[in-house]
This record gives sequence, structure tokens and C-alpha cells, in this order.
Amino acid sequence: MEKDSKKTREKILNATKKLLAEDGFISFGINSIARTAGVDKVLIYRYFGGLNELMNELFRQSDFWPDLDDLLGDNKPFLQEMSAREISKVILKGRLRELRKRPVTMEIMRWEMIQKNELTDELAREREKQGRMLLELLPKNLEFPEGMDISPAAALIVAGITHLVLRSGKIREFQGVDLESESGWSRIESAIDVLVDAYFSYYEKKKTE
Amino acid sequence: MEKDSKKTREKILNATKKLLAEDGFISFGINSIARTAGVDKVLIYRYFGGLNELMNELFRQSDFWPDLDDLLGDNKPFLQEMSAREISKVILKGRLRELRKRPVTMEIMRWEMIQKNELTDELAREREKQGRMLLELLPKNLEFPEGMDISPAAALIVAGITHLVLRSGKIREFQGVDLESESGWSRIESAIDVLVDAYFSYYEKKKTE
DNA sequence: TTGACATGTCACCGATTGGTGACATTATGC
DNA sequence: GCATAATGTCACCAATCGGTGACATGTCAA
Repeated sequence: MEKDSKKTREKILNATKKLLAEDGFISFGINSIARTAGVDKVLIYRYFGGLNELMNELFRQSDFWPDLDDLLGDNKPFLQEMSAREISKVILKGRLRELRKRPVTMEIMRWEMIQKNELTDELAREREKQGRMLLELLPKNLEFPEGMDISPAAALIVAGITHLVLRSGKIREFQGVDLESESGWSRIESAIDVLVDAYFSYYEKKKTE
Repeated sequence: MEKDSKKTREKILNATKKLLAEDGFISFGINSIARTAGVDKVLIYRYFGGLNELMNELFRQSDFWPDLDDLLGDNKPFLQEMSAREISKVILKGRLRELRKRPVTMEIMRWEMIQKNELTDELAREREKQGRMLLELLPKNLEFPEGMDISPAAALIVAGITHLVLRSGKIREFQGVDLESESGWSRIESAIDVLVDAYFSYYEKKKTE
């Protein structure tokens, strides 16, 4: 019998991540964590206090939500020179790409659809914070065509991206688009480009009329 | 002690609908149905066979998924005279409106994000069937600008609509859009119009260049 | 009226859940 | 080396779940 509290904490945290990524919240709980960690469940209470505290620990030590750098990727150096149109495209496609990389985040967001509780609230707060930071980090001189009510259009596209990512893994196809092949996803990325371009052109044209 | 099997069946079905609409699948099961119906759970097994059969019965007797008539609403008489652009707008907005009316459907779709099983498969099949019928019922002479890869763009918008509706009731606001007020939803409807218009104009302009 | 069947009630089963107390074992500081 | 605190093990609790068998009670046809 080995006694090493650090190692045990590690085992618990890893088991939690693994469980969330593979099975989601459906069979998630103290017992299943203890079982897959090969550890008595009483230790979870001793080391973390309970499930909520365990989750908080998890949130603190991993990056569940992409920050601006993640979203921009290779385009980061050119941020100041980009137009509103270009930034919109890059950030939306970044959102798609980065979310797909984070299975645990995906599972938490799926769970948010069903139940609101302290666990999901933690991620929601983090997301909100990052959202505000993102706005502040963007170039101040970005010019959007006047008359644009961007919020609902942006909300629609972001919601669409989110929904498609969350549905992937559960279904093969969504409305004729293959969610299991990279070619399907690049068709979606192209659609994002086209929609953003079309949207901006629409307002710019209106202005000059 | 009253003995009326029809009434008992009714009580069970109603309790099931009520439970799904109010609490979703989170605490859903034989026991909770029996409890809220005020009926012994053994009767559920006797009358329906089990939970799956109960759900099938529910699906058969209610319209969980909007058909073309629902989607078109007042625009139905003018279907043959409408352009692809107009039909796209009407159907997308119809989708938004009709889905919002169906809390049980919303809950099932939420559950589909988490777990795939016989219950959710039933709705998925129904949805697919209606989707095919919808394509057949549309005017045959609809002309889409060439070069358009509509599927992924349509998927994005439909996914966005779905996501926003499913998120409502759980959160107040999504990306700056109020999901609890009618004004928020009409901003979203406007955004659908604009995006569709912009998308079509984009390709039509390209063609004439 | 009586017998048979439909309907409803109740008690139980094994499995699983979150949670805790009591105890055994190991590591660590003195 | 020894006491003490940290760590790990085990057994148990009440509650809930889906599911079933045994039996009581009502209804209806012969």
C-alpha cells in the first residue's frame, strides 16, 4: 500500500478528466470517479471536499476556454492591421477550431443545455470573462458599417458553430454536412467566410447607394 | 377506488408530458411518472410495456415536429410564387417560431446532445422523414445561384436557430441578445432575413461580374 | 348471483447513488 | 525507535432506481 497524497490527487483529477471526456456527465459522480481512479471515494472528500471543489480545481489547472491568442492562431501578429471583416472571420473560425479541440469543454457545454448548477456556472463565468477581455483586446479603431445590428447576426453564427461542434460525436451528419470528416468541417469554415463577407458587403453596398 | 383503464392511461400520458416539459430528462423515469400521475408504477408496465413504448405512444399522438404547413404559416397560399430567397427566409423563421412553441421537443433535443438512445432516436427519425417530405413539397423550379454550396451555410443557420432556442429558458442572454423578450427574438428574425438576403445577393452579384 | 377477468395496491428484490464513521497502515518529525 | 498525524481500507447508512410477484378489489357477462 503506497501512501502518496500528491499522486492520489493526480489520479483523481486525471480520472475525472478522462471520465468527462469519454462518457460525459451521464454516469458522472463520486463513485465512478473513485472507481476509475482506483481509489476509495472517501479520499475524494478528504482531498477536495466534494465534487464541486474537485471541479473548481480542474478548472483552475486547465485551459477550458480559448483566449484571444488561441482564437487568432497564426494571425496574431497581424491583428492591428486587420479589418473588422477579416477579424470576424478569423475569430469565428478560431472558435470552431479551438472548441473542437476541447472534448471536456464540449461535454460541459452539452451539460449546460440540460442542467444549470455550480459546475456549469463556473465555465459560464469563465466564458463571460474571456468574452469581455476579448472585446478589450481588439483594435479600438475597428469600423463596422453603420446600420449594422451585429449582435443577433453574430449570435446566430456563434450559436451555429457551437451547435455543430456539440452535435458532432453524437451524429454523423447535420443537414447534409458530414461532421466526422475534415472536409465537412472545411466546408463549414468556407460557409463562415462567405456569410461574413456577404454580410459586410450587404451593408457596405447599402451605404453607397 | 376507481377502476377506469382509459382514464389511468390518460393520467400516465399527461404526467409524462408535464414532467418532460417542466423538468426535462434529468429526473425522468418510471418512478417519477408514476409519482406525478398518482398511479402505481406497475400500471405503466401493464398498459404500455415500459418506458420506450410509453414514449412511442406519446410520439404518435402529438405533433412534436413542425411540418411544412406549420413552417409556412400565413405564407402557405403563396408558396408557388415565392423565390428561393423568400422561401428560405420563411422556412428558417418558421423553424424558429415553431420550435419555440414545443417545450417537450426542445427537451428531447437537449437530451439528444447528451445521450443517444431509443427515445431520442424516435424523434430523430421523425425529423428526418419530415425533412425529406419538405424537400419534395417545395416548388421544383426553385433556382439557386450557381456556385452556391448551400448545405453548410444552411446547416450553420439552422444549427444557430436550434442552439438559441434550446439555450433559452436556461440562460437570459446569448452574446448580447436577450432570449427572454420578444424583442430579442425579433432581432434574431431580422438577422435571419439579413443573412439570407446578403447570402443570395453575394452570389447573384458574383454571377453578373 | 356468481364466477372470471380487469384493474389497482403493496411489499419486496438487487443494484446504484452520495455520504460517513471506525479502523488499519504507513510516513515523518522528534 | 517511537509517538503522532497523514493516508488508505472497509463496512455500513438511507435513498433512489427499474422491475416483479402476490394479492385485494372492483366490473361485467353469463
